[in-house]
Amino acid sequence: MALDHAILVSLLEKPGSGYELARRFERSIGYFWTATHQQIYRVLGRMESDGLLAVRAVPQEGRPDKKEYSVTGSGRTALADWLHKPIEPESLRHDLAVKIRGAAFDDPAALVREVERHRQAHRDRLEHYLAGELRDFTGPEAPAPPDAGQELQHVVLRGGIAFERMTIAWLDDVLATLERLAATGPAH
Amino acid sequence: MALDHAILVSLLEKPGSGYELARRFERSIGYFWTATHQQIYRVLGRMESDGLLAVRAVPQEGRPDKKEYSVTGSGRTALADWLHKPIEPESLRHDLAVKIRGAAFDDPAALVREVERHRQAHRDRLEHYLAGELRDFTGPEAPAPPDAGQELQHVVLRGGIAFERMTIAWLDDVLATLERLAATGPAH
DNA sequence: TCACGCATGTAACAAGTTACATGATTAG
DNA sequence: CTAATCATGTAACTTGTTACATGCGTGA
Repeated sequence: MALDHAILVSLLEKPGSGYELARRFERSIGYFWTATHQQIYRVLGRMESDGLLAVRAVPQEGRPDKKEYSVTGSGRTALADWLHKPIEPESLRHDLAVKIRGAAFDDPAALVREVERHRQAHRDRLEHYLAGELRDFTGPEAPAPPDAGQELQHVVLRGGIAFERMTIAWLDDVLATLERLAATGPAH
Repeated sequence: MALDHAILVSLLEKPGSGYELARRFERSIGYFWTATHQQIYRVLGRMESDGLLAVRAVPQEGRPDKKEYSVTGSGRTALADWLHKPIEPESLRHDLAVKIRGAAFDDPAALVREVERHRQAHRDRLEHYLAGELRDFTGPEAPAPPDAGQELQHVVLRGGIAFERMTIAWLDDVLATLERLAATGPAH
């Protein structure tokens, strides 16, 4: 359901092809929603046949044509309808937490490397977000004054940054806990 | 995939029926994984026919029998295999963030109530988690000293608490941003 | 009597993942 | 020549959601 709306928002921000959308879902929009190109093409096709999107073939030099999608009036209405309808607050869904609780029935120490790997991945993502924030919002190249769209994109990015910082701190807590368990009560 | 493993962990912590599992997925396990009873019954059936779980009919007074599931040796092995295999770090998937970016194409002020509602839901969840922490881990009723399983459950709960606190702080940031936009540049 | 909690499920559908498949251009 | 990037898709499968369906006991 929300993939449709994420696509509408992204195409309102800037029209583009399925391929371009897939790449946006690896960065900006991907801060809070992920989707693969297979999923995107499928949904684009459906939304176009439902009249929410319009397509335009854009010829390119030396490259295959791309289909540039843009939002129709009816697409804009569909987005507005959704925006005015309340949604359920999110819950976490965290595989690693399942592993951590599962470690009680295995060797907790064996999980240290996995947790460290995740910590590093979140560190990398944080760096990436901070670089994007500097580039687009807080650096000298950033547009001043920002418009409403940019303010809103920025506050969403700050959410991503806060999430990564929180996760890194929590993983430090997890590592400390695992080390404490290894020191005081080694598994069988 | 991970629902299977979450069920294995939960049944290792304590055997139980599909109904009981569904309720655990609304509390403890639900801190980091959600599932409805329909999903759980379907997966329990599959796991049992795969030999990962064993069933035992438990007659009850005045109530329909319940099927108590427990983990078999082969289920334990399946869990251990998964624990030793690396998994991908999670990404956020946040509908509300889609709405916030979408507000640029609608009225940002109209989103204030929705964000406040989410903030309240996260406040409630935080209170609930903190009460659980006091009851099970830090209060006078808590077992001392805790065993490895309890330490691990506690660190996962601390993750849930950190997530809720971070989310509440971020939603405050979102509200401040929305109010700033309403004050300085009202949407047409 | 009516709602709620306990207890179990089926069916239909929507969403997400993984594997397969093609074909051009460009940079090394 | 090889790998990467651009560009688009199909097919099969697994997960997750929503709606429907049943039936007993207990407390208001």
